[in-house]
Amino acid sequence: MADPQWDPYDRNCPTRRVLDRIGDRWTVLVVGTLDDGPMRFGEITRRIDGISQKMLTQTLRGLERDGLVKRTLYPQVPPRVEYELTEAGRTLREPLKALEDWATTHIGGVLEAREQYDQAV
Amino acid sequence: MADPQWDPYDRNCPTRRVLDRIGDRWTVLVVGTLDDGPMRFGEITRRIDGISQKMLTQTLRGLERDGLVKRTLYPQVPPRVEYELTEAGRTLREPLKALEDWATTHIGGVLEAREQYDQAV
DNA sequence: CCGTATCCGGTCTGATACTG
DNA sequence: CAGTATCAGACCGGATACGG
Repeated sequence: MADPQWDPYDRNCPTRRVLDRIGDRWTVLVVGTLDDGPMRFGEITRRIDGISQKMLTQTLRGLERDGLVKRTLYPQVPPRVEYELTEAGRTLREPLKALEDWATTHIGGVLEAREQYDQAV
Repeated sequence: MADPQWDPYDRNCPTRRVLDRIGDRWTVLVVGTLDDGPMRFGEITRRIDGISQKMLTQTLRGLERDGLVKRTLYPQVPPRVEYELTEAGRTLREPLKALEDWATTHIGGVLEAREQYDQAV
C-alpha cells in the first residue's frame, strides 16, 4: 500500500497527519525518553520536566494507539506498568534526531534574528 | 551562545523551541512551498490547500521574525510582495524532508494500528 | 494585491481532587 | 503506583469585514 501520489498541500497527506501527531507539546519528548529503553510510568514522569500525569497518560495512549509504543501491565499490587517503543516507534527516532540536530545548530541564530526583529518594531 | 549542555527534557531546550516553532498547522507547508523558490503571497495562498490569509500572514511573519524567510516589498500599485527562504531557512528543509519520508513510509502502519486499537475498545 | 482587526468556537493544557 | 474525572484558562485557527 501507500504512495497514492500525495499532494503535500492536501491536509490529508501523511506529513500533515504525522505533524498533527508529533506536533503537540509532549510526544517528541516521550519518544526521546523511551529511546533509552523500557520504562515505568513514574520514571518517565521524573525524567520529563514539567509533564503532568494527565498529559503523560494522554500522550502514551496516543502513541500506543498508533502502534508506536507498547504498554505492558504487570498485575501486581501496587501495579507496575512498563512502556517501550515498538519497532515503528524506534524508526521515528531518526527523523526526530535530525530535527534535534538542526535545532541545536540553529537555535542561536533564530533567537538572535528574533531579537533584532523585535527591536526593529 | 549555544551548547550550554541542554537538558532535552527542559522546556527551554532548542528542540522544544523549534518544535513550538514548526509544530503549528502551516509552517512546515509554507517552508516546503517556498523551497520551490521566491514566491508572491497570492501564489503561496493558491498552492496551499485551505490556508486563510490570516494564517498565511501570521506564519510568514513568524518565519521572517526568526530569520528563516525574507520578505521583499516592491512598492508598486497594486503592491507586490515576494517571500523566499533565507540560507537558514533552506537548511531547515533537510530535517523536514526526513520527517516527510518517515511519514510517507509509516503512515499506513500507523493508521492501521489506530483502527485496530479503536476496534479493541 | 496584500494585508489588518475582530469575533468566536474548538482544542490543548494544567491544576486539582479522587481511585483500584 | 498508575491512573481517571472535572474544570477553567490559554491558545489556535477560521470566518468575516475593512484598509493602504
